[in-house]
Amino acid sequence: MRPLDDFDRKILSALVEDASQSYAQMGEQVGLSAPAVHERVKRMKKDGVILGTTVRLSGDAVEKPLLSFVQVSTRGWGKSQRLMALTRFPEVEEIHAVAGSTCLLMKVRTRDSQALESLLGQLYMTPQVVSTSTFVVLSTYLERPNQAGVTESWPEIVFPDV
Amino acid sequence: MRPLDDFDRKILSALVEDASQSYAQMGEQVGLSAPAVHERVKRMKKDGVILGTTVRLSGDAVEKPLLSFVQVSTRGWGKSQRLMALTRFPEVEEIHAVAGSTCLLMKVRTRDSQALESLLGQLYMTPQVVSTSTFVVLSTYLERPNQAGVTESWPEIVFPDV
DNA sequence: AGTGAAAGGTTTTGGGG
DNA sequence: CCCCAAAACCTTTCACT
Repeated sequence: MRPLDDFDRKILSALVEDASQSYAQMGEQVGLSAPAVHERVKRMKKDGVILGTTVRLSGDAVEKPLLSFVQVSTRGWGKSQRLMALTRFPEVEEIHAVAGSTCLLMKVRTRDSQALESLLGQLYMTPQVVSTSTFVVLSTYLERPNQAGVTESWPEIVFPDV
Repeated sequence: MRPLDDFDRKILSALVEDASQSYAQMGEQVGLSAPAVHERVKRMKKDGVILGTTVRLSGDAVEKPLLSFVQVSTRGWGKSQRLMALTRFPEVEEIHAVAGSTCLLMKVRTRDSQALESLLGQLYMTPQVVSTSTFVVLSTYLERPNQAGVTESWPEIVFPDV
């Protein structure tokens, strides 16, 4: 598997921004012809760099406006079948094992607080779960697709005067 | 703006799963013709239900394998210019204001621990920041596109025996 | 609102540098 | 590995139900 070059990174940035644009458009942005862009995209899909294409939906429009992060303290470690069963709730978007204490961090998006409560209820039904601690999101300032800005490294940030 | 019906939700689920499939394919899945699917998709874009189309990238392949969540305690509240400047770091994927204590929650994806440290350094340079608390992700069990499974509500979960 | 057929554009393939 | 050009496919429009 070949490492990514500058063309690849520019193409990825363009795709993260808007995956519905044509190869010709992207080719113009990065300085390649449409078939050249196509070939690189095909290669990056084969190599597992590009996992797939999806749409971004508005949480409000989809009627799941309540976003929360749930820290879960567990007895033991690892993905038990019971914890992985949570995957089947569409409300659960992410599950990570994190360092800092014996715990999992989950990102969940629910219709309302009742739905969140049900989900927490399900959590406490699994015997490994010792306790949970929930952070309800009041407002989201930034939420962008994974790994946006593949191209840039560390931009100069000029802090405005206080 | 019309509320979503069952066809709409099925179309959204299909698009979240794979936005590169053709209208004809989706039409077959949901029981409509290609132009009918197209018209609904066009309407949902206009109404802001569908925000855009992106690709999902592998964090490893993109050379930012270190995912972390950072809790930030701040003095005061709201989006100051200085905090919003963090948006310009591509490493910062999400910034939320959360209830539970006076704090922000950020999701950041960096190349390595040095890059994470630099970012934390930047945080402490902004005068409103009182303290931070970082959770480094050891492994990700689930991370799916926003609002996956628009169609389903609460599936029956059968817990396997312990 | 949905369908079928046709026009316009994009993806995809192949020959050549 | 890239470009140009042609074939195949998809999106988009339109008349009709």
